[in-house]
Amino acid sequence: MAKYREFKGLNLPEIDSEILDFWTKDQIFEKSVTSKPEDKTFVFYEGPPSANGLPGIHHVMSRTVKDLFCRYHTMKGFRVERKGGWDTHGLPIELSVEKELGITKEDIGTKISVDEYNAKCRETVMRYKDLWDDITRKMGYWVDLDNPYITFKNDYIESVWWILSQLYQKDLLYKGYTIQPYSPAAGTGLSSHELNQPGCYRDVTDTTVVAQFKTIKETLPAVLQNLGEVHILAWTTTPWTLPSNTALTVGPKIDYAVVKTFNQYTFDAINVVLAAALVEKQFGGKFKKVETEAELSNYSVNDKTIPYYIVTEVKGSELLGIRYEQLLPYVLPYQNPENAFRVIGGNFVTTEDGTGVVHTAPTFGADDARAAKEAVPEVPPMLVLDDKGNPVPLVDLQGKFRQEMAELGGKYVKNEYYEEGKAPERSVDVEIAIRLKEENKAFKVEKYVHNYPHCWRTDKPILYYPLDSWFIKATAMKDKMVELNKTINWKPASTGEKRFGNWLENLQDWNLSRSRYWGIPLPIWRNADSTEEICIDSMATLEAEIKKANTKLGLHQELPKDIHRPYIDEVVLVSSTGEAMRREADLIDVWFDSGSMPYAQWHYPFENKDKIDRGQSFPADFIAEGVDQTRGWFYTLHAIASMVFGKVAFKNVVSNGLVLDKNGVKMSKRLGNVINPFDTIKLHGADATRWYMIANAPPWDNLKFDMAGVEEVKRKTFGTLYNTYSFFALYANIDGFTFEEAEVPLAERPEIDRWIIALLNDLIKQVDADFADYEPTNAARRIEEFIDAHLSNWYVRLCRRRFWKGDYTQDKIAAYQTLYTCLEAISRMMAPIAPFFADWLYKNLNDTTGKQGAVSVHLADFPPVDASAMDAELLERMDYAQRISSLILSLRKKDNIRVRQPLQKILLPVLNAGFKEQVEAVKDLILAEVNIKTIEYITDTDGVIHKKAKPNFKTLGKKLGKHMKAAGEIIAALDQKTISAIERENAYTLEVDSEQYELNLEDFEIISEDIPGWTVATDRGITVALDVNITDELYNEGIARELVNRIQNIRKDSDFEVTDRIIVNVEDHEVVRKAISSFSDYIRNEVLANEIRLSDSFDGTMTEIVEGVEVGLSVVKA
RNA sequence: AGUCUCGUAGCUCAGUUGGUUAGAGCACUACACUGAUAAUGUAGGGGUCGGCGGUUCAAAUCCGCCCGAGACUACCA
Repeated sequence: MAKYREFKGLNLPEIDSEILDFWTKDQIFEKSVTSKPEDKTFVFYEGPPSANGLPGIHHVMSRTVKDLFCRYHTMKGFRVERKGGWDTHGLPIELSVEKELGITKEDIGTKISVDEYNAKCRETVMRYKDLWDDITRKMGYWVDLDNPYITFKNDYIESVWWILSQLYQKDLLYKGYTIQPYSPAAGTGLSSHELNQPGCYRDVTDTTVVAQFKTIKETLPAVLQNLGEVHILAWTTTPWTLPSNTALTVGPKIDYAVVKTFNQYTFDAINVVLAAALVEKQFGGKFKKVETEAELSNYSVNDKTIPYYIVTEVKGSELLGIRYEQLLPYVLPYQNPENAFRVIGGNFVTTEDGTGVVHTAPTFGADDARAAKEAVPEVPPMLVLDDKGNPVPLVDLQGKFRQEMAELGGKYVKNEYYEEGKAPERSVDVEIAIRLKEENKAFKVEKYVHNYPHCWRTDKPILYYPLDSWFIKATAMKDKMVELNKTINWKPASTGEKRFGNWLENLQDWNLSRSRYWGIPLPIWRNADSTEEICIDSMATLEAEIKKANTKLGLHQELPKDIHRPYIDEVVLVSSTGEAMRREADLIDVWFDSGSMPYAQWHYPFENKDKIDRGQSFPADFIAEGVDQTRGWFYTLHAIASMVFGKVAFKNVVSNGLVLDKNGVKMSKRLGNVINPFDTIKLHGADATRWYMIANAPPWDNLKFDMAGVEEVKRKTFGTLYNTYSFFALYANIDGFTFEEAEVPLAERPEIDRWIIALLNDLIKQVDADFADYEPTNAARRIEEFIDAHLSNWYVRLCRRRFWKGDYTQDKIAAYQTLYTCLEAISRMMAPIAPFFADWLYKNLNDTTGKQGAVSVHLADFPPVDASAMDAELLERMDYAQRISSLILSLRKKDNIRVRQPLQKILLPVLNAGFKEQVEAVKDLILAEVNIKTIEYITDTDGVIHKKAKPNFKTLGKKLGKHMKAAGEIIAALDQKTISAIERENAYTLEVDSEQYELNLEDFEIISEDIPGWTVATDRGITVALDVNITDELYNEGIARELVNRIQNIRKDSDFEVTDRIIVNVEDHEVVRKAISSFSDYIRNEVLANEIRLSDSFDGTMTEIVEGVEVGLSVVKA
């Protein structure tokens, strides 16, 4: 006969490896996909990790989230393909290669060739693939590791090119300037990643200037017309950018003051405009405020203080459109100079420091460039044409002023850029400051300490500099993206609505260019003067273009085998006029790689067209990654899908939080607080780790990872469930229960069976809804609660004797069936979160009974809800039973009466109709659980209940408003008669503060907290009183129970089989003699004794029965 | 600096559309229970619900400001 497996103890890691072998051998993962219908798919995208770094515990977190919803939907009958993937390009890989080889970017092309460098990157990028594959298997993450997409493969790149070409054709790709951090000393742009290296931001002392911009009178608003010359003040920490000034930006809502005073360098009378809030700050030191304009005329040049007078105030919005004379008129912008030198608005302007007016040089400031661009008409940046006719800023790539700058031409804009000892005494900042002072254009010149970024390689200050870049015109598609985002189900919702929504609202064009080596090359070729360009959309097109160029230019080029740099750079194409076209040297942003994965993973549109066009694999039903991907992968997926296909890329997205250490500190190697996922899983098992992560906090909250929590999960949830199974297996094996019998109809099973089955179905329904709603934490917590509080500590505890007592009757079969059903349903419900243990439990049950067709829980269906088994009243009365029992135990404790001592009765006040019937139905359970003989119900007609009325704040609050407080006191003081009357008539007239209110029963909560003369206990409307009188008979029965307990302990200690019959020898004693004579049958029955012998002679160990009574007791096998 | 998230017992977390005395588990103490138990029950200690102000009869809950932790974006005159 088939037996259930029995174990010595719970060993989760052992279960992991056993089940892992089973999955591999029987190809369970493959079957879980292929056994589902092809036309019912649940589409999942794997966000590709980089195998260049080691897997950490946070990867276990995000992958648990991914895995569990995929498993859940598999069990709901969907086909869930999970193609793995690897992110292989990008700066971190380049940096790690450079570190390893001990080189810098400057060495590329000299010490090492580009192809050697790229070969090294390609080699490095998969360095930890084996470790990743290992953790993937060990944590139970089901993903196809055999056919992953890899972003450096030609096929993948070809798809990316195709997507880019689609954007190109939609006119969403353009080349333009952007202001980027740039290191003139190193001759390279810097990424924000590089800028965030420690030590890059340093305090430096710079010469700062508050410059006076002279306005053109005709353009001033009326209030400023009759003052004479008016200057606007603007502050800068980089005076070298002043020649490039083309606008002044004010805050439209900011108040500006017009101040009459004298220039401290030229002593000229001036009118200046600055933010009202900053007047005192700017007019500190030698300035002194005066209250009348007349006082100004007293000023003479030799005075120690300079008077100033506030003439009036205007809003920033009134200043818009004012024109001013160019401050340092070396050159004019080559484009639309008539639109330069005017006041524009910007919401980034603050009154924290400076003058509340921002000197705007669009060529050297990102904010400046944006404000200038958004102004209508657009403010031109200060660009001039070089000798080739290309627009360039006034500072060249070495960081020197161009020759157009006359006396400043050829000088570095920062003294730090000169070679050691070559720097001039006066920096250009100082030279400019002096000139402005002389020309009545400087209001104030000061040294100022501020934080400024430095290049991490050259240690010199960086410039913000306009660099050529390719952009995707994402702003053109903003509305579409916003609209589509509203259809996406974000978990948590706030990430989608707020964080992602705000990001879309403030969308900038996507800067695609990266001046690097290891990445997807931009597939755009241009002729020398950029009048013609081509965007390649496939290998076939490239090959055709190569052939065309070969013919026209007489070359012998071939399609490169590897389309990375440097090979792709060597390809020369030909323009319509027969000119050579060369590739734009940039690579594309790696984020574009990963955002293209829905299509590129299938080599779309060159293969697998249906996957996208017919929606078999697009859009995704579900994706999940860390919340840090909001502006990363989530955005790039969304942007590309919106722009190229006009669709969302994903319908549901879970963004999980970070995994911190147990103190809430970010894990880092430096702090040594990193949790090693391999060690954790090896020690505690994958399931305990997964369960802990899911149950402890919702995935989107940060998780403070505490190993003690994993241990608790192991002990409490898995330990309890294991014990419940062990208990089942032990007795089912004895009785030979293999679920061969027909199911006992629910109606014929006892109350408690119907209860646990009703509760189980309730649980299934809720857990199913939780999973469907992407709320795994609720699901896990419900399952835990069921296993521990209900199944183990109520059902099994109360039913124990049904399993080991008596013959193999229908009641016993019902008990086995009920427990089996619960265990099996739990295994299926928990399978998404705890895939190993669930399968182990499922197989232990199903391999013996063969009830289910599926050999693995992961091939089985999620348990269906049996609506006919659900019963709200039943759940309510069992809740009563649990609470009443708990109250009785509490009363026993108060009087120090052991549970083994039977008591006669409890009193239970009946307050509402139906309560008595409900309790009657579970009466036997209560009485057995707390060892009481009877329940006596009392009603208020008995006159022993003391009722109390409490206000129902919810209903009364609305009616009474501010009289609530007074009413509460009145209601609490209502007497018995009045309360009875309210109950009888369902009406009461309350008079409070001389106002009358008609109330009904609903407005009160009537409870009975007291039964005069009895000790009572109360819990949420239920009150219990306990009769603590112990009669002789009750006493004897108590002794009998004590004897049973001692004998059972001896059996257990002697390692008797649970079925062994015994003979008991008890030393004679008055107390035990009485008990045995009255309860002999009971005792023998309980302990499986053929005989109980009382003898005067001492026999066996001395055993205390009750306090003060000690007798000799021995037990032998019959 | 901006945007967003979080802040409840020593620790991890619940806390419904605002409603009476803010809960659970872990840990600690005592007692009890156990023929499944690394389990469980009962009782106890432990809270200015981050702070201040506001709305309201009533605020952990709604609003404003501030403090702290974290993430992302940016780094600016």
